[in-house]
Amino acid sequence: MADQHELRDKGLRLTPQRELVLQAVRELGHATPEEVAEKVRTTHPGINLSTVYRNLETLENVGLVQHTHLGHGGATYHAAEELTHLHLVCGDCGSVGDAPIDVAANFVQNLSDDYGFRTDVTHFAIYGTCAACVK
Amino acid sequence: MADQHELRDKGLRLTPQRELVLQAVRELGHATPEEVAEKVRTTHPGINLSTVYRNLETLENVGLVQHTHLGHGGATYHAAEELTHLHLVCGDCGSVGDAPIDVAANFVQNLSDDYGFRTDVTHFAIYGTCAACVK
DNA sequence: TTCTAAGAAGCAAGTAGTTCGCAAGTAGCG
DNA sequence: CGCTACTTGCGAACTACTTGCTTCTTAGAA
Repeated sequence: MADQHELRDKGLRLTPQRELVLQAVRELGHATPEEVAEKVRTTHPGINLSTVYRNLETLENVGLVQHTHLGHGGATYHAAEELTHLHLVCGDCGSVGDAPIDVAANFVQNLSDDYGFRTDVTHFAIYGTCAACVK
Repeated sequence: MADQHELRDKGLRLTPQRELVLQAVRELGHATPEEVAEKVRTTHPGINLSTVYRNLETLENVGLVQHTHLGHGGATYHAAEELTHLHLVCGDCGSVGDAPIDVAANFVQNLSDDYGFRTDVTHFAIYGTCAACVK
């Protein structure tokens, strides 16, 4: 796996913790820092929570992961390459659905045309009521 | 002012604190619980933070105020009657701009048509880069 | 007007999530 | 191999809320 190059190329040191954090984010799809820590502990029990936080921040700075706000307090992290969908959070049942970015394309365009605002639709969840709960 | 009726009509008791919290939210436009508390303290110094939180929650339950997530941790409260715009948060400069709900109309329609998802666009901020920072 | 029960306020302690400071450890360059 | 800067671990500090409990107040009834 090219993780070594990936991290080194970004000017980061290659530490087991850092590799494991990145790997955990990729395997989990989306996860809170604590979920990442838990995952990492399966292979590296001693890892500290603050190490996880610091690495998530570092990895975010170099663009390998990104975080999204799903509400309920905690941020959720994703591998950058998976950030091709937005999140539909249901206020009733709390489920998180996905939708391709395309559905927001003309919304983004509107904001750009009318306000010069360049939107990152994936950063915040879209809140509402899911199909199941609407019934 | 008809605050008395407003609150009583919803089945709520009319307490000075409650009135002041509602008034503060209205005057501030959008504000965090702490900003509300600060505002209320200008006329009612002894008010407790937990009272503010409980009242915001109560007022939200009866539909007089609503909260929005602008990121950075804290929720922001609005008077319900002002919730006709969405929030454009700039990740660079941190400014919060407004845009009428209309710009999201067809986005909301898309989600409804394709996913049966009923969207509340005002609940989460829209994240991106504002016109000034794009330059 | 006075009584009283449900509700609300105040206070203090508790919790979750995240950050910080510092000493010890280690990757990577020469 | 050895040095230096970057990292880690760990505990304490912080921020943003939440909860439990006691006291006080509102609003309807007597």
